[in-house]
Amino acid sequence: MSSSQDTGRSVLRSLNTGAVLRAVVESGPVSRAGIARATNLSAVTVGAIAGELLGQDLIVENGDTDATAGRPGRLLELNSGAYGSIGVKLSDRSVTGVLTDLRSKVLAEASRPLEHPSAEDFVRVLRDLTTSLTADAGMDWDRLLGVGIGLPGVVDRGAGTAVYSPFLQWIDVPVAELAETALGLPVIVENDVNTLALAERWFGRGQGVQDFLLVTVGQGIGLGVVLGGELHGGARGGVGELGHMVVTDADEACSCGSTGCLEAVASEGALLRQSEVLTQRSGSDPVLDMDELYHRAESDPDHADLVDVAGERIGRGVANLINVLSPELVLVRGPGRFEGSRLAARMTESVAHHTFAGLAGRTELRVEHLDDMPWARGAASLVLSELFMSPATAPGAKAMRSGRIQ
Amino acid sequence: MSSSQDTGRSVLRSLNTGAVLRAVVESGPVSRAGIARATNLSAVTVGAIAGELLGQDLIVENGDTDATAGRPGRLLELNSGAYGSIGVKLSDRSVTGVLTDLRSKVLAEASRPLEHPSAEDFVRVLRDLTTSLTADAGMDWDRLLGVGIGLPGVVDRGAGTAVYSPFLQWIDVPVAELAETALGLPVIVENDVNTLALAERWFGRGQGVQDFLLVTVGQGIGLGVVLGGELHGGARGGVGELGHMVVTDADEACSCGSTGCLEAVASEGALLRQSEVLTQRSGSDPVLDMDELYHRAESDPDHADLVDVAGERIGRGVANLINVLSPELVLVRGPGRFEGSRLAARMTESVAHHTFAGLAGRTELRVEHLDDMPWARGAASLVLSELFMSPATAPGAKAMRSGRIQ
DNA sequence: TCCACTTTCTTTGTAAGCTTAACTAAGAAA
DNA sequence: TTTCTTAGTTAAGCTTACAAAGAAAGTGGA
Repeated sequence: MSSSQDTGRSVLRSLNTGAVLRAVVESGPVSRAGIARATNLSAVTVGAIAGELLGQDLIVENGDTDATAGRPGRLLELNSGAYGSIGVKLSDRSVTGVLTDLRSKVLAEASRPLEHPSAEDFVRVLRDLTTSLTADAGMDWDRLLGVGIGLPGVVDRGAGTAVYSPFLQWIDVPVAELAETALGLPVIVENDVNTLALAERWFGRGQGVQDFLLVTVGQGIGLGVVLGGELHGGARGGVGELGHMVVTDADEACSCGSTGCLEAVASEGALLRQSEVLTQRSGSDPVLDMDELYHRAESDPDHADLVDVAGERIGRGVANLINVLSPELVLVRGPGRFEGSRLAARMTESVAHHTFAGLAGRTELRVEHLDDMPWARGAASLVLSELFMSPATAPGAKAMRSGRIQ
Repeated sequence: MSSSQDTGRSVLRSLNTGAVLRAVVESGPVSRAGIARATNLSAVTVGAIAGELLGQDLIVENGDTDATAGRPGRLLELNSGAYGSIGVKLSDRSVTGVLTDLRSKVLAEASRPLEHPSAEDFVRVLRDLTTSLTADAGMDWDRLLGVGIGLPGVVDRGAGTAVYSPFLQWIDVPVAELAETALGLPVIVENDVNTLALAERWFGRGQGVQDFLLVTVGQGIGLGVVLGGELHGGARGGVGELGHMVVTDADEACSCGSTGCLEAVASEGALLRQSEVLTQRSGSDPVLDMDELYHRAESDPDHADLVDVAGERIGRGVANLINVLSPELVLVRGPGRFEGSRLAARMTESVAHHTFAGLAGRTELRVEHLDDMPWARGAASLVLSELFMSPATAPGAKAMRSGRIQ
């Protein structure tokens, strides 16, 4: 793991090393011969690369294949505990961090309040959080591969900047640079929903799926797009504003300046506002949160309507995405109260109704639970993803992207 | 151009050959030294690859750089005329074909009626069309790189099949296989809008643009998606059903079985139907085509409304795409009557209104003219695109995709 | 017990491809 | 004519991959 900067090392080897590493990660414990079959590389090459990876402590030998005939193969598997990755989720009031192993298993977690969401404050808190996590997990500092940071808003991952984050009120903040100088570790910044999508791609429902979408439903409505196995970032990283898709003629003003956005007509905030109008008109008790709103919908037809309309609209948005991108899988994740709710049910119906017939049955829709921790865990997987995609450049240095193949 | 199948030849060389070829195509006439700078390859490698390409007749030397100092470089450029590509656009009543050179310049064009859109009939017509085009252009048959076929509907490019084409009433037809055996040439099948998008990417507005969308407005509403410089095909090729996006509460039934689709509320057909209701109600003369409808909208406020609403809705659809994918460029192409029409103007306004503020100014919107010929020309560029992306495998054989890097 | 058989992994030799360094080529300017 | 600068080529060395052959390590039958 020492000499990661040998520029002479060919990109070809790097690609093949990546392929071997991915085979180990994805095909569990596997023999060298098995890797050779999976990657189409020669046994010799696999042997050599496996030797390097063993030397780097990234993989370990662990037991043999039970051979029916012939010499049993020595099983190789990821040495999960050898290195760690730190993931940080930034919201407007707090910073949540985790330290994970190479398999994205959480080894330590912690949270800190963020009084003023200024970049300086954040970096200070980040430094504290990172040292604390490393101590908690009992991990050597130089075994850290890097830090992934997920934050809401438009993020330019290549430049490492927060381009525009309304929640944090950040505009063009060079987050990665600030954090790198403060920590002395490689830092990757990404939109928070994207980090979640990446975690799904490597360790969740998206494993082995080429094209999938992750939709997060909650305070806002977010979207992560994985196409061809890779996260789509878009021009300067501004992807996934599903909350500002328009699927109705209702022209409620949205905070973004447009009208009729999903976020303005079907987000949790929008539902609570709509409920307030209803309860004021009827003189009934006000509804304070979503749990209560779902409960009210069971008895009050007006509230039921309200939820139905919102579900139909969110479903339209999801169906629109399916019609346009035709992914294999759409994963809708929301807080506990969302899964199994009337809102989710209506949404599912609406998706089925509005999906183009020619594409029917081609896309799977899953509605699942979303805790808080995966956000930070997703950010940690940013670093792991870089490792698995281009191990030659990791750890220790920024990804070299010369474009040249040598 | 003879020995294209040496399996021993490393993929590495193939990648670099592609890079050199692309540099020649994209940077016009350029010296070896210029290519080396552009690709980051060494001068030696560029020299060797250039030698191979010269031997294959793919590029030629043509003049020198005007050197201010030092030895002038010998300019290399694509030998456009050396090889040809055939492109075919299939609609329900006719087959249009072109033969282009390597720069996508049309050398010959022809059209044939298609009485019964059966696969057998099509192959027969295709054979006739191909020989006729080749004769017209005075090109040697063995200088043909291949045939690209664009057809409406869901196409599985990898399998070479038309999965589902409502227009043609084709389901799971192995078009590529049928055509390959009939012609003895490599055949690539793709959705027609996608072929158009590919032509833009290589020879049109999309040159040098990483992420862009092509929206075609006409009888239907189509979409081609280019992300990261590559056409996005989606799961089994079903991408781009923008016509079936829902952006309104109007629940007009659509031919696809859903309700409220763009195609049902804002396509040319939908507008004419809506106009019919108006004229019948008011007893005025019926509107027969779009030209007349635009004209009527200038004097009749009801018709103006109708166009305005449709424009607003199409604009919503386009803005939705921008919010979700954040491309650098959205190219909207329609028939002559569309560009500069009231419909286009309203659409543009609507896009601006509904685009998420955080993404503003990041996406360029262009509305331009769309003839008939580009469809077939786009299909021809399918073949050229394969050449530029992986020249080692072309011409003569199906793309080898072992996944192994050697 | 021993020997054939199968499968895994390593060693050895060879070919391909890229890079650097040195060299030749070719024009402009002093 | 000499010097400078840029273009392109040749030579040498390094990395990497493959193929072939050997060594290792089991099973199973005679």
